[in-house]
Amino acid sequence: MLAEISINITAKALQQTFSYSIPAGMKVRAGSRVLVPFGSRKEEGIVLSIHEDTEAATRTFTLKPILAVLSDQVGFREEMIQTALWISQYYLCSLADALRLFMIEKKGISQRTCVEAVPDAVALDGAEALVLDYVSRHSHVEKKTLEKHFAPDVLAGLYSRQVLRDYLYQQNNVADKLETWLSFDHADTEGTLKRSPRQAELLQALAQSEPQPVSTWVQKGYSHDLIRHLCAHGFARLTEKPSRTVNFTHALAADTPWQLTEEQQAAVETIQRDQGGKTYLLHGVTGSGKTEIYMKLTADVLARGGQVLVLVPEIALTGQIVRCFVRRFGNDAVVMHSQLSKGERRNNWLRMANGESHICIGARSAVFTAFHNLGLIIVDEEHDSSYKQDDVPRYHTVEVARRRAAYYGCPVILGSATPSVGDYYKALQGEYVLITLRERVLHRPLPDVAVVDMREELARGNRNVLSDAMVALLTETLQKKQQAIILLNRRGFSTFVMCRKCGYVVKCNTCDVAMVYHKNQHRLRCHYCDAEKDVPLVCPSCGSKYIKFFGTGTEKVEEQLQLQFPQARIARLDQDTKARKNSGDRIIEAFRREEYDILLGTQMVAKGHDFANVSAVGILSADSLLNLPVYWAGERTFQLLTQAAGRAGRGDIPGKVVMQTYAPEHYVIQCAQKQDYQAFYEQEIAYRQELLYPPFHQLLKIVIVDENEKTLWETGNTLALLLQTWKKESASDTAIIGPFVDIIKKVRNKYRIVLLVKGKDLTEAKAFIREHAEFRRPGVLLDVDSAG
DNA sequence: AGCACGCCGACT
DNA sequence: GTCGGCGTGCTC
Repeated sequence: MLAEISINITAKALQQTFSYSIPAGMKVRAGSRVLVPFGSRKEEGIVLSIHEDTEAATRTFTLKPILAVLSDQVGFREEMIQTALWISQYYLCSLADALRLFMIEKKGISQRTCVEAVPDAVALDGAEALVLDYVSRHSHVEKKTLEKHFAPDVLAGLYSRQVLRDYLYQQNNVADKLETWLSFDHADTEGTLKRSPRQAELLQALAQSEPQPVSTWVQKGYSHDLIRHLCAHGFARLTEKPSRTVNFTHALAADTPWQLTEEQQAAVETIQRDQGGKTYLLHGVTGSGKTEIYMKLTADVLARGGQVLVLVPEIALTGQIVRCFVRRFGNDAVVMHSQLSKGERRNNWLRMANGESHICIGARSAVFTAFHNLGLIIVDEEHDSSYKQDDVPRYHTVEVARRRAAYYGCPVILGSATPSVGDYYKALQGEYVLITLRERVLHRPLPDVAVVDMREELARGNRNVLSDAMVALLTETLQKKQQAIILLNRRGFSTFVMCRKCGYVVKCNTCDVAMVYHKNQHRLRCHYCDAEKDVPLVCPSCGSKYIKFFGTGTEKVEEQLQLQFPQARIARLDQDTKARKNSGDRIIEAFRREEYDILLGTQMVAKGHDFANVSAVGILSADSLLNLPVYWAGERTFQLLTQAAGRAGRGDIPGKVVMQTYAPEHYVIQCAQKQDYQAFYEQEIAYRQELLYPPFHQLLKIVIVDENEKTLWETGNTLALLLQTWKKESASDTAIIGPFVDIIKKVRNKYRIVLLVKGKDLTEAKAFIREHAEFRRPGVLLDVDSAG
């Protein structure tokens, strides 16, 4: 039998699988992670399938055997291999890249240069003897560690006399963790242990209990030596077993399920009747109780012994939904978050793979967990942009989830107050089942949203970032001892530095973007490559001293607020404070405990959190995203505004929102003001249809990056020509647009151009791209279903 | 991706 | 002579 193997190396050029023979007696199955000889080296391979050798007669190469199986516990199920194959086809990435998504370690082996002593090595002096002693007492001594411990001249002497030599060691990163168990064999009928009372006592205890790991007996005070003696007599036996996993998640104080409303009950029943695994789009305004529906259905699946995957946006991992699930199902759930160590992640992965835990909660990457018996996938806030991975492979979590659910025949629930336009369209077309929740729990009213036209504000002479209405709302909120959230989509203090005399704008040295002034460190920073610069005192271009700060970021607003409301306690949450204070959780939690009055920040303040005492939300620049030259600008803005407004009035107090904008007549702003998804959707879908944007046409974005502007355009034109020729020959109605300069011309010293492929069905275009090596050149990035 | 192989220029 | 620059092509 032969094994068809994908080599786990991230080479774009290597789009091929390899056959290996399976040595007799080696336990290899489809999905195994194995060590194979590959050219002159050894690499990790993933067994895709096992098949008869039918081509022995015509083979032009000699088969090599698999060297070893790296792990019995960690590997791939058939379903995972099929999903990885689909990902590599659909998203135009290498199979190895797709397979790696399912791995916690990414590489099953790491190569390291180690040192060994030749047999019968002789040391010339004491220093050499120390080295040889060290090498003989440790296994696989790395060359680097040896160089750290010993003098270079001593080592050089040993090398030159060929007493020490290098070898390449493949360290197994996925080796099965084993544990030694102690079990009873037979009783001491002849009184051998008369003079060993402790051994007799242990044997007695063993006879009366189920087998247990040695470690538990050691904890009870029996030494390793004692246990070894008992086994030496043959009364007990030691056996190696795979290590047990532990559950890190513990249920908090139990809570009782809510009584479902009629509407919620109907939604639950619709999904309970699912046959064959459909996708359900659960559209419910904020506060309509989607979480209760998730939990009811989860409880159903658990009762049947199935598993549930709950996906939440990155930012919401410490949020309300996760807390609700842990409170109700804690000891049966694992939470996959970014703070976990590799070991904890592996532990949780194994618990799901073996069916020891039944709920997995996590962000985007949790969609690649192994399952035992998957019964339901829930994707909360399904519209969230963090579900689309923005580096290779650029998969979309919802698509992967649907793919995996299809193998298990289980339903997928996509929940959102502001569904993505594409998904809502699919629901209306009947591809998904649409379930709408119209009521808010306890009939809490939607917040009252006021739109402020900043042009009028300016005409009245208010040049402040905060409109009069915003100041009034904040004053009122602070007076009532309630809390406010303020959203501004720009961090830093000023967004650019410009010379008033000649118009020169300070740009990053390696990127084509204006640098942002950060007042805290009094430095200019590039938000694309994090480069820093001093603030120039005079204009670097014309020497004038009229070089000033323009634009407003969160830092400046923080300062303004503090000036205007000196008594208010203000917290700022953006990427800068998030990194500095060891993740934003602490800020969020402090705000929840009402240690702050105002929470000011970028879009991360708008998502997922539920604060009972927040009655006011201020949106400082509602149209900042709207002007981006991308088809989804309107959708993203509507979602952000609606989500932000939804933060107001979650408790018993009614919410008030002030939205500042320069485009109050824009349909996105108007619909967001009325919290009217339906009206927004109708306008947005009409616009998409007219301009043939998704979901009517698919979009494939090819980004080309190169340090050299000339070769960059050469590559771009070559690829465009290839596609144009293909289009002509295949008579496809696919549009090839570009190449044109990217929104940002240069990032980290690399110029960027874009080539767009747009068409009703890109299956054939993608097949063409897959077959041509030109599209696999370094610097060519393929983004399928691009969100940019 | 790595690594061997190979074909040219510089130099103990 | 031969050491080493990196272009090319192969890996079951």
